[in-house]
Amino acid sequence: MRSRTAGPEIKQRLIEAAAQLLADEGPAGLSTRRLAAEVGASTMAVYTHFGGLPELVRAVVREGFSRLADHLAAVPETDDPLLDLAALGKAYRANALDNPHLYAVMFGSASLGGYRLHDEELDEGRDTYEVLVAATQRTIDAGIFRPGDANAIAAQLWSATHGFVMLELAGYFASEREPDAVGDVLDPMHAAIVTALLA
Amino acid sequence: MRSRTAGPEIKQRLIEAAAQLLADEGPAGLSTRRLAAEVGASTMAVYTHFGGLPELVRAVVREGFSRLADHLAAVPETDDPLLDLAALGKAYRANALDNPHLYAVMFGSASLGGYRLHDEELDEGRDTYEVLVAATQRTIDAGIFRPGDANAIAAQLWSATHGFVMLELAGYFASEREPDAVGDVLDPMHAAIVTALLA
DNA sequence: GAAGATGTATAACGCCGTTATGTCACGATG
DNA sequence: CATCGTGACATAACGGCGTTATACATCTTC
Repeated sequence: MRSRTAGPEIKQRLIEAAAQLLADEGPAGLSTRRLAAEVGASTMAVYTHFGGLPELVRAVVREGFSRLADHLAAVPETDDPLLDLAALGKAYRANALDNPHLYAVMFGSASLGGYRLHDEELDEGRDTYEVLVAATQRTIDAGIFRPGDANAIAAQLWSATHGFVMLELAGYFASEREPDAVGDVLDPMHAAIVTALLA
Repeated sequence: MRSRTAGPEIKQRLIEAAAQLLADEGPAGLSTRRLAAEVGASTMAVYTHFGGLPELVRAVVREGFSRLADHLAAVPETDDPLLDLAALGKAYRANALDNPHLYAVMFGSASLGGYRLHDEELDEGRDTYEVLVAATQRTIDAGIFRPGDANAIAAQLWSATHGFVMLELAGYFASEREPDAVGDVLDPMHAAIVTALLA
């Protein structure tokens, strides 16, 4: 067992190299030949281990959701669920800003290598956002939010934050006309949605 | 002047063919060779008239923003600015749902043919959203919203609606757990933001 | 009519994803 | 221990891509 042991690890190395390539050079830099050179193998590695480039990208997306879930799970749970919700939003934005290309692929705005979102990834995304649903439920249980569908409420918060981050990444808030997008747009928007839900 | 007269019109025909191809087959279906076959010319047409595929895509994006601006401008201006704002949101969503691929290219950091958003397109997008700013300003002037920065308020509404539409297009609200995404998510979210701004 | 400019088609270059083919190391089987 | 089958591997090829070089046809201008 010499190069045999490399078997299990080369799959992960391909995923990591793809994520790195995506982060460094964007979607255009990701190719089977480039990946093969990066991990010191032939392009066949992509096909034996994944079946094709789209499947590899799918694995990268799942890795991205996993990373996002870790970021959100790392947000400490305090005795003020409202502050926790705000912290989750900040963590969500920070993660997106740290991995802009991956974020774009995860949410389908980039069509990388014929890749399209599958139910599997959608479930993964939904699972990730269960953290947000849980925090919302806690806020309801604490009597801060009036009783309601935590799922729908979380979807509101997710939509608003997601939309802001997407526009921010696209560059729409980079103008000199918007010196403080977070303070003037994101925070008030979040506060408005939260306020409307108070008991 | 026989095929010469086709000169001025072939540029527009290329843009329209590209938009159609994008709508029909998605980003993967857009190629210089495919376009050339579609309009009955060689691939060189793309280069003589645009300089390359990215520039052609940019023209398509500008067309998309123009189409969006038309949709928004078509929303009638009533004596209730609040209803107008809601109608603008509906028009925005309807336009995105009608042209999902184009919408993704317009707002995504999508990697279509190496295309990246330029300041020019950002300005075009900002111009389009001036319609939303104007409606917001009218609401303030009518004494319905308390005085404030119409730009920042419009950005909130835009972010929220945009985020919802993006997640909807990605398929996150297609689950059986979300039977009425618009009624449970979009409308309450919009109402919350609006309510927080009332005088 | 000659000269330059402009749009075009053809063909080629270097990429790309993917696949067919042959090879070689390994685990299982006798 | 010998054999076989399996699976990962490298190589090479195929078709398609964006792009560019080149040559040709046409229009404009003098």
